[in-house]
Amino acid sequence: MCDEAKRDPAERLRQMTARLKERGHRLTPQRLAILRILAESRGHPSVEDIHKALLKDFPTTSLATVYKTITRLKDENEVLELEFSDLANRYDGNTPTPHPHAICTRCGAICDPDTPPLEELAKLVADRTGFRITSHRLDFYGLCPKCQEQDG
Amino acid sequence: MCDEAKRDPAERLRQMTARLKERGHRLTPQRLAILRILAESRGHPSVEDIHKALLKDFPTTSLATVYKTITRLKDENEVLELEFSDLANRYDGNTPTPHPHAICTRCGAICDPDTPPLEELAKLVADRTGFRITSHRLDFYGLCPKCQEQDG
DNA sequence: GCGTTATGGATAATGATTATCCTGAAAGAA
DNA sequence: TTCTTTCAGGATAATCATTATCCATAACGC
Ligand SMILES: [Mn+2]
Ligand SMILES: [Mn+2]
Ligand SMILES: [Zn+2]
Ligand SMILES: [Zn+2]
Repeated sequence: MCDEAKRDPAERLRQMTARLKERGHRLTPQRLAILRILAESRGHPSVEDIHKALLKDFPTTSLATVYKTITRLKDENEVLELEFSDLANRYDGNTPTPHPHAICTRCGAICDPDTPPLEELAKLVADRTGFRITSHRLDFYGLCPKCQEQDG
Repeated sequence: MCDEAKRDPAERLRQMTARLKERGHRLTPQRLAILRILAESRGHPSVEDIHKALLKDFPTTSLATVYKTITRLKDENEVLELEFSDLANRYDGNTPTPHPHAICTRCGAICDPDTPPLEELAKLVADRTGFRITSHRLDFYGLCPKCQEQDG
């Protein structure tokens, strides 16, 4: 259903740990576990999702620790945040650069469709508005295949 | 700086009032005032913005009334909501169908750049993901012209 | 190992949005 | 106009994801 190509969780984990280390962040067991969860997950987990998965290996981990680590990763541009005002934010640790998403409005599934890049359009908008554009967000909302089935 | 063409606040106000009326909503003075503010504003106001403007004519209006009216307008597809998790949502009452936005990450300015439509891309994503796509959102983030000046 | 200091855990605070409750106004009928 | 019904407004409490705070402790360079 969604783009699963070019995924290499182990390599991505190495990348993230190396970058955090070289920028002076400490590599605690909790932090490593969170990085692993992010590298291995493909569903754009929420902080709560990450926390739940984390409790299996580290039963005493605080939710605050997950929030703090996510903030860290955002600052280092190692995770992409998808903001929502009415439900929990979601995170992509595999591809931290902006890219389009297909989002199910019923079950909350989020996936990464393979699409042509938006750089040209961004340039066009920059020219017409005078903005110095540094980032973007493109979401497509609708029903995922599973939720369509349930409708009959 | 942004697209100001084809704006006709008076006509848009007529549209909105007519549609609310024919769908059985009562046209109270407060509601009409909120519709007027939305039709005339071009900066994508927040609920608080609308409320502040409203207080000039209706000094006793509750913030809850603005929230309720916005919810109503969303249900009737007469306003487009731009969600943010870390700051107040913003609203476009002029063009309630999805369209791209340029958003200043420093001062919060939001404007409507004139861009080619995304229907083709939406269709492409629908084909590749199996989603039944009903809506979308495209934001470009960066610094608006004014905020660029302040940097020197 | 030691000392320094960032980090984890627990919990309180924040703030936009929503829910609740009751009074009063809008709209339609007579 | 008056009456009646139901919807909407005002005030305020509740919600809930996210941040802030505080202190004990673990990480890492030496
Ligand atoms: Mn993604
Ligand atoms: Mn707009
Ligand atoms: Zn779904
Ligand atoms: Zn600006």
